[in-house]
Amino acid sequence: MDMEIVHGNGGGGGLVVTELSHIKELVTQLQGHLGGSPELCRHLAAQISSVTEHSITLITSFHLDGGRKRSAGDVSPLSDASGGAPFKTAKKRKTSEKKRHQVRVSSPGAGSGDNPVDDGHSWRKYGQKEILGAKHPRAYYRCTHRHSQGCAATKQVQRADEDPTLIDVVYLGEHTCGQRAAAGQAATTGAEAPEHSLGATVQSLSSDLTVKVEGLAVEPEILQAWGANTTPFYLLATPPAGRGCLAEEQGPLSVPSTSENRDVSPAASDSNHVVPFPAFEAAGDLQFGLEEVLVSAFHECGDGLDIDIDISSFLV
DNA sequence: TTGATTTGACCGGG
DNA sequence: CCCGGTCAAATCAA
Repeated sequence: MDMEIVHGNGGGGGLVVTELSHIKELVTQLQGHLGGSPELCRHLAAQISSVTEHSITLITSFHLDGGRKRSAGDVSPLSDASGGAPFKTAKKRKTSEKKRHQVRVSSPGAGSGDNPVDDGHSWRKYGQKEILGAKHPRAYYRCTHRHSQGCAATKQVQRADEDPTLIDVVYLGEHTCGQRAAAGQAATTGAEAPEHSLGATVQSLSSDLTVKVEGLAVEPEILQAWGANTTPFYLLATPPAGRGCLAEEQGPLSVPSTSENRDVSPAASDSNHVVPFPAFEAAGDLQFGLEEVLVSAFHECGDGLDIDIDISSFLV
């Protein structure tokens, strides 16, 4: 289980390297447009700023986190990916450096045929295939901003065999386009986002009442503690003014540590914990930049709602 | 006309 | 060779 902690392009460090590469690419783009559209330049600059800020957050979190909960043998987070020598800890998946995140949602059913789930990002369909033993074809989407911003995010959508009203969505890679820039801005009020906070964009997937946590990089005993009597996680949401069902004065919201919230059942699976979340009746999908921490929060507030999430309890 | 979708071709890994 | 993922030309839609 713990190998999940440092698999693949490892922790915050590898991600930061990835983001830095992205920043470099953006700068190159910006240079190419210096004489051109000021609008585009502004956009690129904003994006560079956003990604940079995110990287800083990652580094901060990683260091706060790293002193305690990281497994040994962790290389300096900032040098791991560049230095060659990858973790041998990673047992499987040498291919596909991309992060994979699968979600099953119930189809909107009403109206608009099989219009794929609106998850707050703009996707462009680029293919569809019949899959071997599957009853329904698989559709392939990439981020609309692939060419304009080099965003490599991708997703696959396929109806479940058993129940065609269910749709499996597999997200691959991360969005590097400027879609979550608004989160930081929205939280401008007063103190910046809490120390252990990461921005994310809510993706409206269904009106499920659950928050899903996958691939947590915590020691088993921590999970035990969560299951026992601690709040599984602490979620601070600061929605932009005038958006969504969370009134501004309500934010930040947190998960009340009521009994229902402790229904974590660590035994369910080692990488997939579904927690009832009465405070948030909503659908959405939140992906943390930290590779090993991936949270899906379902939220019915609306599409593309940007929020900040306090993950301090993750970092214990 | 531009931008998205459709759909068969193409291609690489197993 | 087969399968799954992507490309790209044709087509559709705003």
